Amino acid sequence: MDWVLEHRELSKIKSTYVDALPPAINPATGRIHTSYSQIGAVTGRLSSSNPNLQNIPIRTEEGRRIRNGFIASKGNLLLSVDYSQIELRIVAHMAEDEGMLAAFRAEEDIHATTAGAIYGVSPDAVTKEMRRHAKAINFGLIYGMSAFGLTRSTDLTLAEAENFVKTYFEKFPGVKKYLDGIRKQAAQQGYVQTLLGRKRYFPALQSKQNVQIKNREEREAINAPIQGTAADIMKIAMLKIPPALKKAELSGKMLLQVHDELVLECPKDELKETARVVQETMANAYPLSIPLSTEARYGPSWGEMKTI
DNA sequence: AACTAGGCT
DNA sequence: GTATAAGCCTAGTTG
Repeated sequence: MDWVLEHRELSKIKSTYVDALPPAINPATGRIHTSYSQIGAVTGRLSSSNPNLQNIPIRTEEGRRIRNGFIASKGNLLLSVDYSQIELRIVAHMAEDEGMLAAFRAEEDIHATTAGAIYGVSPDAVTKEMRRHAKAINFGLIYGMSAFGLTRSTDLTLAEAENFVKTYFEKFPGVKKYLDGIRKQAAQQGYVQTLLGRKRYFPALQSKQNVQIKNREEREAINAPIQGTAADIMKIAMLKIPPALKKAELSGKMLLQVHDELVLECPKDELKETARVVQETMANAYPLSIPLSTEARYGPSWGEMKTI
């Protein structure tokens, strides 16, 4: 790696995590206690501060080592359960797109299925590159991305990206209709809603504002119901988990929430049952027309977790 | 205080 | 003609 970039990566890790986290340990509990804000994000997500424990590194090898410092207390294990593709599942549900719903019902690899549809090939003929492109469009979809935006995150030319987006919407017409409906609703009503009814307002869309601001608000209006519904569902799950654990006579405790992931601590001999209860509660927190699948991992620390 | 860079979902 | 991917928090620099 270029030494400037390497220096940036390491200095970020040192200043934000290595230097800052140890002094954040509360001497009375021996733990770091973050603050969660319920009004920290306009979409309904939680935010975390002092310190932020929702941005602990994982992407690079050096960064991941920070996670090894988050360890279970004696006799316990950390259990991490996250929703699989929750935002795309929410899109499939709200858009009622048959193709997307079928893919999730069959628990297919959604990016591979999308690639197969766009490139018109069978699932086993999907190449890495095809899947990478499909992943980029699925990801961009959630953020209201344009064809030009797709060229920023892929090696596609603008003409290829435009063609790609066009084909995508032909193959997933429900998604196209859904997005157009959201744009229309945001412009006419001045707000959009999550599945559970929480609103986010977009004043610029109803006034004469410059195109940049309107375009930005349009993207935000597309993202808000998706990200916001995921946040709603996670919050419901978080309310249900403590009583569910209690009813099952389990002593596990929720420690952290990282948007689509919950980290718990539980006795070693309760791991399997705790995972079962947590996964079940998360999956059924707010049933959609397709299952909400979860993945569970466990380990002695947040940095070294194995699939159950 | 404003800005940039960079960590996460 | 122009800009173009959502939501956060923290550290370091600049003025």
